[in-house]
Amino acid sequence: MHTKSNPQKENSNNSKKPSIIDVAKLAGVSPGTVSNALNSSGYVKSSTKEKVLHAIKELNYIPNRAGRILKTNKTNLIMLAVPDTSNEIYFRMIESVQEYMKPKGYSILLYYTNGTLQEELRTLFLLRERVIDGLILVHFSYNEELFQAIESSNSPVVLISMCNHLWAGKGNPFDTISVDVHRGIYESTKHLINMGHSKIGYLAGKKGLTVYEQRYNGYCQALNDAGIKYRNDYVMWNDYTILAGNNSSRSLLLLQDKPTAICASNDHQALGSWQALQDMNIAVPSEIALVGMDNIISSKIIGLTSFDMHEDIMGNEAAKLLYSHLEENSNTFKDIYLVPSIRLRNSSIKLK
Amino acid sequence: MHTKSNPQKENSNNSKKPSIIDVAKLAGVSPGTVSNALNSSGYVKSSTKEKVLHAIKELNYIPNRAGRILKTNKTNLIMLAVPDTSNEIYFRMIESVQEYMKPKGYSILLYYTNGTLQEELRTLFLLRERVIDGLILVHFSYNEELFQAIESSNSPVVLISMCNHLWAGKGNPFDTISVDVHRGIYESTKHLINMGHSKIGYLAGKKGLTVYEQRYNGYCQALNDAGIKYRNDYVMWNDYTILAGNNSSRSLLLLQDKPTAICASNDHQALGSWQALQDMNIAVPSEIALVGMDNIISSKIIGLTSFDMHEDIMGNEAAKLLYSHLEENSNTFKDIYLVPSIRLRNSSIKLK
DNA sequence: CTGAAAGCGCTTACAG
DNA sequence: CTGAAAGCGCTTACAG
Repeated sequence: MHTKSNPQKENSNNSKKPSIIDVAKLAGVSPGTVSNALNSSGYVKSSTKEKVLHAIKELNYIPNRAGRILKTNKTNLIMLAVPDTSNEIYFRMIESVQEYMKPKGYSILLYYTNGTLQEELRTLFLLRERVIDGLILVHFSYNEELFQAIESSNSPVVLISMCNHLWAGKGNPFDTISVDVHRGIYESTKHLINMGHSKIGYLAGKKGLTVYEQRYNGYCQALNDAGIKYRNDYVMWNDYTILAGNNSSRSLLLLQDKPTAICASNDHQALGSWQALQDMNIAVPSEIALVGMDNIISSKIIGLTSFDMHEDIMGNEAAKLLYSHLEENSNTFKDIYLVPSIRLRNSSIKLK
Repeated sequence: MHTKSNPQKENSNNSKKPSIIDVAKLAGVSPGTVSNALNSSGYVKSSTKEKVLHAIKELNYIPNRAGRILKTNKTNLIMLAVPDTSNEIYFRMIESVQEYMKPKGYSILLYYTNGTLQEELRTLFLLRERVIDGLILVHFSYNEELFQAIESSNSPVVLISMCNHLWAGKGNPFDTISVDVHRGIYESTKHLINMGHSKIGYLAGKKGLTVYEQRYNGYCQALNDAGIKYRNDYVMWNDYTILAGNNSSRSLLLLQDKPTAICASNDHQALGSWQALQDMNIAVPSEIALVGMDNIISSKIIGLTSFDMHEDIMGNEAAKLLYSHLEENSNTFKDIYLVPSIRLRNSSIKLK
């Protein structure tokens, strides 16, 4: 480690940054004209503009955005708030929001809510402080307080749920985007049934989270529709992590009458399951079939059947909706539903 | 999809947000006193503070941050700019920066540079526009223009390189953090040599990027130090993606005199390689040993030997350094070097 | 086509 | 302990 101090830097703080006034003086025009020249607003004679541009270059002037924001009440910043940082799915969402908004001149403020109501409310506070012009919130909470905070924010909000949206279709003053996870897990379970399985273990995720409760219902319904009896010992509520998936799978595989297939409510659990199966030398899919949900990179690598949640579309649609309120003064609010799409891979397909 | 409009929302825009003046009037005090009460600055009698707090609650007042920023010249925003979005390593960096800065009252503005000079320069522009107070830039470019832009930004910058830093130790007016990838790949190659391999294929990544050139040199040096002859047909320059790793590996495996081990300059390439080996039914590590670099989740899952780049430490140190300039007026600049740590797994360990 | 002036919403010495 | 006033750096009608 190398340490040094730099006297030059200290001194250079003395020379204050030039303001629009300095530019105006040097160019021999008024600050208003400098502003117009910079923003191509109003009329500016091209020779005047030249002079201004020269002065700007000379002073190495860059406008201070705070001045503009105060006057225009526009920050050109939007916030994308996601529950956590350990899930690829959010990164692809971030990417597509970024892709849409950047060319429109917006920057993205990123925020992690940890999935807590308190932090979710905090994002709405930042909105009201006018740190940002709009908010895309991937939320876990369904809480009256959150609802109120959104309503009273009086600014564009897009609410994204990684589940079936409980607040959709109720005429809310905000947009919602959601994904039909109930159907996703229903399809997932049904796929295993179609492959001839009737003993299907289920890695349910974390109890109490809407996101996982809905998925669980999909599993139950698929069994029910196929006339397969629900078995309590096949359902593992634990956590949505790789480790939890690993542990829960080991428990399932130690059962006297063990399942022939495992349906996981997300890919991380499925990956943990896959690891456990490798460790125990159990062949996939011939001995145990395996299906996940989220379609993350690791799943592609190991050939795990999974479900594309269309998080890229979610991000893109969210950005579009937000933009429509930001710039096009739309006061129409939409509820967008997406359906997960199965990505068939070797982990679940019966070998002939 | 459900569409609706909400007349209430339209109207509510009429009632402008309350300003500090409105609060002052209602509380019967001056705006300055409201400000002091809010920020616990100066002296405010507790009964006065009470009155102010009441008025704030009544009006549902939240201060507009632009006013404060303009006056204080402080945004409490920092930017973290990373090259791309498809690499987990940056997410863990984001996370640790977030973890450090959030409790200090800073928010993180995220930016993707795409690894281009143009976008890297853009981040410095935002710094000079005073959209942010400081910048952590994970850069690819080593360019005089970039260097100048940092120097003239006159604001705290921490430069992170995912390679051996070319600008470290030169008394620059900014901090640098870098990782000794040369040594990393040297160790990686040497590890394979120690395992008895002398025919070692190399997935080199993208030609022309400093990040990969340095790694390549590490490979060459390890061979050289062990007295193993360098073979041009064992070195695959391609891209740093999974797909590229897959394709290049297939080429290597089609060679007449094919390698017994593959060293990849990053994990994505190694994953592609692993896939190819699976497809071709080649056993790992007994037929081909495999080592990657980055230690991403997928590598842990499939048991790929890799290198921890300490990106969490990088993020944490970067945040600390930035903070020291932001709040503690440090004018000492540091260069921090990290060394990748090997994570031994089954893919490279000789079975007995 | 250009300039003078007001004002966006805060904070901060300063006087009392 | 509190208020009046200046000012941060812009933009925006408005007058000419």
